[in-house]
Amino acid sequence: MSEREPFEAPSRDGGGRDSRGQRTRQALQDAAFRLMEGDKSFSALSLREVAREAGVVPTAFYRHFRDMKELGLALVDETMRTLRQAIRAARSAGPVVSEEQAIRSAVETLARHVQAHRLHFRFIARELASGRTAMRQAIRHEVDLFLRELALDLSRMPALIQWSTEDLQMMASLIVNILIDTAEQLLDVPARRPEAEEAVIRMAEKQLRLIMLAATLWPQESAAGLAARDGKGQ
Amino acid sequence: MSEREPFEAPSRDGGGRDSRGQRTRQALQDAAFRLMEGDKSFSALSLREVAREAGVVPTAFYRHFRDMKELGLALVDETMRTLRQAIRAARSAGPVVSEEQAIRSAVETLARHVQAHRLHFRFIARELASGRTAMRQAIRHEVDLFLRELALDLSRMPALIQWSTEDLQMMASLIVNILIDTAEQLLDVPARRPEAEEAVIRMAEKQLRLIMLAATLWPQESAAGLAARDGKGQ
DNA sequence: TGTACATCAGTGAACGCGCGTTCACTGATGTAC
DNA sequence: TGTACATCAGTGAACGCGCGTTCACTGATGTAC
Repeated sequence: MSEREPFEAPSRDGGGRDSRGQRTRQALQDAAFRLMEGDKSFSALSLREVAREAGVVPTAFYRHFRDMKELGLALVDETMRTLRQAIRAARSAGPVVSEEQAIRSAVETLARHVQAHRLHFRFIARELASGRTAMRQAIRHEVDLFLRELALDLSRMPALIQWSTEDLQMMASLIVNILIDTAEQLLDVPARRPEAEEAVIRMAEKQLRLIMLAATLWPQESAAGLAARDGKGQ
Repeated sequence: MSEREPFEAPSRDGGGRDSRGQRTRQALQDAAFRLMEGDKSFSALSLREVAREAGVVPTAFYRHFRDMKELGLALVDETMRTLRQAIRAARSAGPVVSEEQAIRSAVETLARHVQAHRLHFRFIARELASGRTAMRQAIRHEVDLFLRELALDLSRMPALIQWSTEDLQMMASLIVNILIDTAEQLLDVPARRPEAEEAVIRMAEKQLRLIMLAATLWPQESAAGLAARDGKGQ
């Protein structure tokens, strides 16, 4: 027992200038992330387990969270901050001189963030599919926000400038799917296998290239297709 | 070890002609699925809970499964049978007279199977992202098999007949992603909202149409792109 | 700078509960003759 | 068809354990003067 750890600044910047309360609160959140490194999902964690890992007595937990559900929402909050940073970084990664460069820098940025915050991303990926409703909705909401931003970005591209809202959403959700799936695959890559990681990245880029290519043709098809919808085929 | 199961279809048709043992075994599996209808994931289920729901004393559980892990694998087995049926149905849904029809019947078949086996599909979706390693690998394996079959199907299409293996895999995984994501969205659609379901289906069809459209252009790009890879852009 | 005091964060004992697992048992099912 | 017996499936009591939560407590931190 008694791990305890005196504990220098538990993740932020400078020295130990967070109050004791803030430090313990963060220690509990960090402990939860650490405990989820293996197979365990959040719902499999116990309050006592988290407190123990944080080096604190179970009852101290209640000074910071009403119950595990509230801790869960705090974890969602924290990871969402990470996710927003990643998204902001991906959207503004230097001037976009070509579509090809945009694709590469987006995927590269994603990969970098996933590696730097593995535990956060793994948490999101798991809870998105299987978490309690409150958590899942919080994550879904964030993804939806991103989807809308992306649709807006797309609507400004020369090739897509005349697209319908529905088509833009369709395109955006296709892209987001690829990014989410890529993130999940990156999380599954065994720690020291850079060539496997490269393969995942290469495939993601290819997929994005393929659908951007399709985008240049789509409007005509969409316009002409309205009449010929049922008859035509390939 | 032991495997057991001589196994005449344990739930299929007729009356009570399964042996008592087979019936209880199936009752335990059914109980587990039922308990996962809400927010709960498999790892949150307790042995006693499952036995209780199945109308049996906790110790009877051990007559059929060594522990919960073994029950989990049995559930994977059962759902995989469902999944394979769905896939087989989707691949051979009548003669494919046009690409457009192929897309529609694939999506429609998927939707029908998801609705008919909600609990099975929800189980797969959750455990794929967050289950114990053994379960996740079993599911991943099945998805990989499907991926390979699909890549083979694609390689026979006139437009794709000259594609490289890597490109075919890329295309297949893009399609499988869309299907998985569509299945997940269908599971999230509130029970009595046919118009929301319609919207999900329409978007899936659009996405598939978009990438099939891209496929008709890709080879040229791919061949020409080898030389111009870094310079060109859009 | 020093003291008095209020607030805040962490402690440790205790509780009742559902859990997984063991065991010896009983009654039902199926088989041999 | 009837009886004897082996096997198999379900029972019920018991165990020790980790859990979430309560409570009165203590010591550390921050503030007023």
